[in-house]
Amino acid sequence: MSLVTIPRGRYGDVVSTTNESRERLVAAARDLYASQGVGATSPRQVLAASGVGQGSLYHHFPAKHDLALAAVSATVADSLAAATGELGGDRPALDRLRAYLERPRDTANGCRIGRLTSDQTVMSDAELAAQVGSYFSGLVECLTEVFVEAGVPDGAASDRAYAALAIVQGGYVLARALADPTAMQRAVRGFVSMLAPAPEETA
Amino acid sequence: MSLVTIPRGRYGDVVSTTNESRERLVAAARDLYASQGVGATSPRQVLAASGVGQGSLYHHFPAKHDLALAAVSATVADSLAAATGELGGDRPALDRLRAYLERPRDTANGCRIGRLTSDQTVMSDAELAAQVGSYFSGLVECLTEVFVEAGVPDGAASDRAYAALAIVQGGYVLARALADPTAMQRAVRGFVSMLAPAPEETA
DNA sequence: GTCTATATGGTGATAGAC
DNA sequence: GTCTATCACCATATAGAC
Repeated sequence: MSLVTIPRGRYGDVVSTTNESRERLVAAARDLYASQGVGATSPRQVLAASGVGQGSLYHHFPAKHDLALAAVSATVADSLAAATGELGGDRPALDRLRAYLERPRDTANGCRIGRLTSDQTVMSDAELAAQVGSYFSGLVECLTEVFVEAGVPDGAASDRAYAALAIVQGGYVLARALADPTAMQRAVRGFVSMLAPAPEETA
Repeated sequence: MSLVTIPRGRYGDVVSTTNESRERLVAAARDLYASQGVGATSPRQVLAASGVGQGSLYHHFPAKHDLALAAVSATVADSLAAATGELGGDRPALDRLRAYLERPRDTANGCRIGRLTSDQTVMSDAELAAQVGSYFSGLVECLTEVFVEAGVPDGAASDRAYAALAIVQGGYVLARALADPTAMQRAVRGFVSMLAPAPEETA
């Protein structure tokens, strides 16, 4: 976060136009979006959090839409890469699935991407809505593959992928609504317990 | 929606102070909240939709919080009553559960109450957040009872109740994100197919 | 590319007549 | 109880100097 002045090239050409301001604006926006959503985040807040001036914001991002698209796209790309990485690999498919579902999640603010489905500013913008959609369609595809690998017939595998995703997204909603982080764990446990033929039904 | 003037009592006393303005404000707010959330709904919109004047709004509801509390409380009460009614009854517990899960839902705007968990204005207000919480804790209680009736051991019944609720809430998120109403049905189908020992696994 | 004004219009609320 | 008029403030930019 240090404010180093960027050295320019010898002949005046911009050598590594790091666009520090731009990156800091996007980083600040991503954080604020995660905790407040897009619509509730004002340019002022982004400016204050990033420490850059007003002119810089409107230089890099002509309108709020442009900043939002940059920030949301980056978050979608990161999250999707992390999830698909986690769901791929060499271990048995059901192990990977369980690991994904049971991974600890910060439920304090809900899913960074899932919560955007309730954000008017996002859903009424075709490009932003498409980003949100691409995240979930990517996950559906990946999870369907996992269920197929686990031996579930093709038709049912897709349904179970939707169900698994819904468990996580619904888990966020319940945890937030009940102000109880364990709600996510309970939902996941309830689902996972139905996956296997149950060794012994907790008699 | 007709604008009938209310007849007053013979002696000037207000007979059935229907508070038409108040009721119309709450009804308009409920509709707008359902489609845009609370934070994104302005007094102007409520006034325009209800047809009453600005003074009336601030007479009945000194601040935005008061209108929101009235509207959200009413929606929570209605939805909870409908759901518990649906989940109670004489049919076999699993039938009632399936009927609840498979009931057609309007996914266009997400869950009227669940979506409020992403609404900054709601979640940062203790009273509003408590309303949202009471809806879900009521449903958890009701669904747990259903699973117990269905023969699931006490400990596991609670987890499955959370899972069932998560399926519905997550189904709304997926349907919105993917702009595909069938996403909810797929998630529910995936979950329901795991409830029974599966007569024949769609071979 | 970055900054400091400045502008427009809506939000949330108040004042005071009827 | 209901209305119209008005207000201070902030969101979302734009202008133009440096």
